[in-house]
Amino acid sequence: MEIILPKTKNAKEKFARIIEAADNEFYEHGYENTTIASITSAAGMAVGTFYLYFKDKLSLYHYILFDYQERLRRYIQARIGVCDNRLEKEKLGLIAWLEFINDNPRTYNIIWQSLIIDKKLFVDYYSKFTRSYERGLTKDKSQLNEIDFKTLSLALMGISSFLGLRSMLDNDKKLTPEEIEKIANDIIKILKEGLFK
Amino acid sequence: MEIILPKTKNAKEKFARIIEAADNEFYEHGYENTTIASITSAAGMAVGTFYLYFKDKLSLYHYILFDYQERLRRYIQARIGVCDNRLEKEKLGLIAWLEFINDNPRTYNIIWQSLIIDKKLFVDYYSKFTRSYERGLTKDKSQLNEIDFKTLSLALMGISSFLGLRSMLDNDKKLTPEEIEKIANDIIKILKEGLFK
DNA sequence: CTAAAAACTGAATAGCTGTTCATTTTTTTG
DNA sequence: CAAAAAAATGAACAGCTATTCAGTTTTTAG
Repeated sequence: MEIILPKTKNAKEKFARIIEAADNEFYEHGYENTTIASITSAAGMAVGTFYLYFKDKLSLYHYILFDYQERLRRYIQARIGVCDNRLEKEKLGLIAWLEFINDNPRTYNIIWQSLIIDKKLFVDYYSKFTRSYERGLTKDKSQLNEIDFKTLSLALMGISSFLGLRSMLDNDKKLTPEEIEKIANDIIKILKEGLFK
Repeated sequence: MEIILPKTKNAKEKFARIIEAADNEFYEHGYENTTIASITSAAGMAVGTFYLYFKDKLSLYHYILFDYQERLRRYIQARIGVCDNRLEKEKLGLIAWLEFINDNPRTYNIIWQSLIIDKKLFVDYYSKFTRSYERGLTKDKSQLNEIDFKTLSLALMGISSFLGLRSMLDNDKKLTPEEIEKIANDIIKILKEGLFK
């Protein structure tokens, strides 16, 4: 077991404070330059407290990474809701993703670090996502043109992922709801009619 | 000045050996876990030699990152060649990218580390790429549907980038030329006709 | 052949870090 | 309220690293 969950209310709060401080430190200085001392200091506790709940630094990162994945999955699922139309699903999914990135601009830093920290984590993370995407596409296959779903799921994830970078490439200026809508409409247009006149 | 280029033939070869060893170490252990000693040892020289040519570890990484970008740009440009048709350009560009990743599977590790090492490097890297992509799209705008080119360039880069991950997600099994052709055709189909029946 | 320039060396420096554990404090339970 | 369980502490340990620099070797140019 790599993580020991706290049992009392106070301890649960300290656990949460460790997560919060680590998320911040990992974003700000990167995994390797984040020390257990800097995390616990930012969280206002002694170094030893950390080891009550986490086996080591990697276990903490692992926990945070898959917590992001789970929160992201839930957020997007909730925004798509019940909807049969694949095109509409893609639009709502893309909007939800861009909103999530607006609210959690640290996401890229946290997730993409996994490639360096432990390639297996990165592969697990994206394998999980593509498999889930492929399953969703298969359900709607009657609406879709003949195309390999592994290719399609990666392509659609790529579109979302890189559009989410836009804010970062623009001095971290957040996208407005109108800009998000515009981006989603542009992408939907391509998925509907193609790119060319 | 961050880098001092060697003047003699022997020194040029040592310079190249440093780059080669560092590329390998950065991929294998990550930037932070790569020591100057491990680089110079792998390259078969003394620690001090490193500092003849590079101001510090960051300057070396910077050099390697933008060397990747330049080699990539040249490779893709050469494979597209002279070609007026935007659809054909996208197809050839995607094939070239997938070939480059096949030949340089370390690419993602090297490039995406920049986000953690120094966010400015990451932003520079992708800003340069999108600007160049946007310029290219603008030249062919008569062939394209009405759509924001910043959105489009990011989307197309996202598609390529994530399709290039396929090999990594599949135990680093290289794509065959036939698989590459199939992937490119699937994407071209979407760009031509859209995704839906 | 001989300065001068370029290339090369590696020990020394000064500082930092993940994890442990003996001890103390707080909370729970009956 | 007392004893047991849970939570919290932080000094100590053992090991690692980027960069410098004084001195040596090799190459170049006239």
